[in-house]
Amino acid sequence: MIKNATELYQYLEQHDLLKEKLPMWWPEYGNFEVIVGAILTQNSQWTRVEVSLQNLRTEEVLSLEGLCTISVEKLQELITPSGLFKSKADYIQGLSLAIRESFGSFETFCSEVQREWLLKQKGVGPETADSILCYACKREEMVVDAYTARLLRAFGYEFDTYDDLKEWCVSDLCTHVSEKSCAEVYAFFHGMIVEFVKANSKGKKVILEGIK
DNA sequence: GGCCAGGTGTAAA
DNA sequence: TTTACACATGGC
Repeated sequence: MIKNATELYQYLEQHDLLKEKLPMWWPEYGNFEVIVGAILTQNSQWTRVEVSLQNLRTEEVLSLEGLCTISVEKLQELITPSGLFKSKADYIQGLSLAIRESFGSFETFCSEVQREWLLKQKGVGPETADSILCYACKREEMVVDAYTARLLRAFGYEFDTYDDLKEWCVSDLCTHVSEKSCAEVYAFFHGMIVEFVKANSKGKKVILEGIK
């Protein structure tokens, strides 16, 4: 039985889930592109997000300045493959403009932004905010999601809110896993959870072997 | 053909 | 304060 986040981390670590995805699970770790990907992936599959990101790259607008100045109609067209494109186009451009307005550059944004600021931006909820902080800004911020909830449900845990789930995942982890920085531990942990659940699911059920 | 995907905003009860 | 629904595409 898994008693805490450290045990879950160590259990997942045995599976070498991310060895094909180093140095870090999220593509373009530490890059501005992560912000765009974090919004595009909302209720969408990552393979679809990659198509949209490639469209943006081809048009040379996958940058803070590019996304501030592109027409919203053109932006919608380029991100159509990821679904929910009207909302997401507004979110992406709105957030880009807000970053430019409040911080001036992606680098300043990364070093100064607070979670509360992100949560005030339209289209940025707790998961998107944490994804940006963790994978774009390399902060010590754990991301939890539907996969995390499903995995822990398979181990018998239920949580009412995003923050409750996150608190369980964070509580004891950083002090017990020391070969990486805390920021990397959180980033790695979330990545392992997603890859494990993807690889061990039948429908919405997570299949556990050798442990329960 | 229906369900689902690395959620969030909005409007009713 | 909680619940229900819309947003939209493509894979399975």
